[in-house]
Amino acid sequence: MSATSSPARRTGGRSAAVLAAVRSAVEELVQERGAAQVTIPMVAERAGVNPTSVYRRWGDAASMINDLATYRMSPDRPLPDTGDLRADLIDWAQEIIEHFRQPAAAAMLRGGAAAAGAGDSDCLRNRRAEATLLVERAGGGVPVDDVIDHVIAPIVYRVLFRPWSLDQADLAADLVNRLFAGR
Amino acid sequence: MSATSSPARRTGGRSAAVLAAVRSAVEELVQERGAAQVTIPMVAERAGVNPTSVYRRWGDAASMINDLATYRMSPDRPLPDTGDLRADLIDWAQEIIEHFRQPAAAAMLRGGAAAAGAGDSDCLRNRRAEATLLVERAGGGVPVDDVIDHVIAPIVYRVLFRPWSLDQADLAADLVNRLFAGR
DNA sequence: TCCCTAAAGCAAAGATCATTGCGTTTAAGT
DNA sequence: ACTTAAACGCAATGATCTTTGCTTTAGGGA
Repeated sequence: MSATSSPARRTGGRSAAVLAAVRSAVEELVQERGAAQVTIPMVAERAGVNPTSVYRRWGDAASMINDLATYRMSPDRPLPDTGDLRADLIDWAQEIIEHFRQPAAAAMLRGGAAAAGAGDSDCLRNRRAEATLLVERAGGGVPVDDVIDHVIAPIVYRVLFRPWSLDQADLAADLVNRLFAGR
Repeated sequence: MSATSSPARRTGGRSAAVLAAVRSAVEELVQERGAAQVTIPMVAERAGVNPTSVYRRWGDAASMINDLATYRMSPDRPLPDTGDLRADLIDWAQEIIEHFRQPAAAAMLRGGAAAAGAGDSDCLRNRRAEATLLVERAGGGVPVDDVIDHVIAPIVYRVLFRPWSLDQADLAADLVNRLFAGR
């Protein structure tokens, strides 16, 4: 027995196939029925996988959905950089709106909101970090908290409680412009 | 048989007792375990009520939580009426902030957010109705959607994701004042 | 290529949830 | 006070989810 014993996970081949099938199934079902109505036996059937495999890997439906939905909005994507803070914020807000118009993304946000009591949603922590970056790059001028309160918060509110209102034309611009009103 | 037959709902007495017991049980359990882990048999047991009664009245856990979250803040309470829209909105916002500083109220909001999924249920619809009333009484001047986006949404966001920031001094005034900036 | 074993599949048992029919209680109207 | 039926409680049933022991498959290092 060698001293360095690596457990030797098996992430390729069959395991990867199961993961892919489950991911597709979850996304479809979340979109069709809403995250709360998605069960593990349901996902397993659509994925053509044994329910036991899913139970063993994720434990319960909430963990599974949270895990699979997390990868969506990349933290490494390039941020808008036009040289104009207002334009950058509008582009950025628009990206976020588009993101949350995907039902799976909205479902994850709901899950994050429900679980936020203990551990908080890193998805939104990233948004705050991005806002900070945008603002600081422009040399300040708008408090980050104001961006959260008046751009992110309205979007999140709409995602959670009035998803249809995300389609409103010029939403991103309207929200951002209010930040600069009376300055 | 008289022509006008009123269905004669029975909202008092025993029904009211059941409602109160269920409400308390749901608030406790949502706070303890999170909305996703709350089931109807569980609620019924803690409320000392038969599960069937709960199933008959609400149908499923999500509807129940959403319903109870919606009506926690009395819809009959008097709204601020100083004659000045801005002052009224600040008072009103302050009330809402105080309300959601109660952990049980915050937990119910999380539950409402998690259960909202389908899109037909907005546990904050009463707040919207109140905003409409305040604004219309003052003869308009501020769109109701703006009140939602820039006063309610920031409060809700903070309740869900950054509860400690509800203690910020002058939060209500700051939010409302931005509504009137540049007008 | 040959082991070793992580991970998937299978099947049965147990737990929990959800529905339904029927009798009982009791609020509301006369 | 009497009547009516809305809402509740109970119990049995069916559906669905979850766990568990065992077997089979196949990834990865030697």
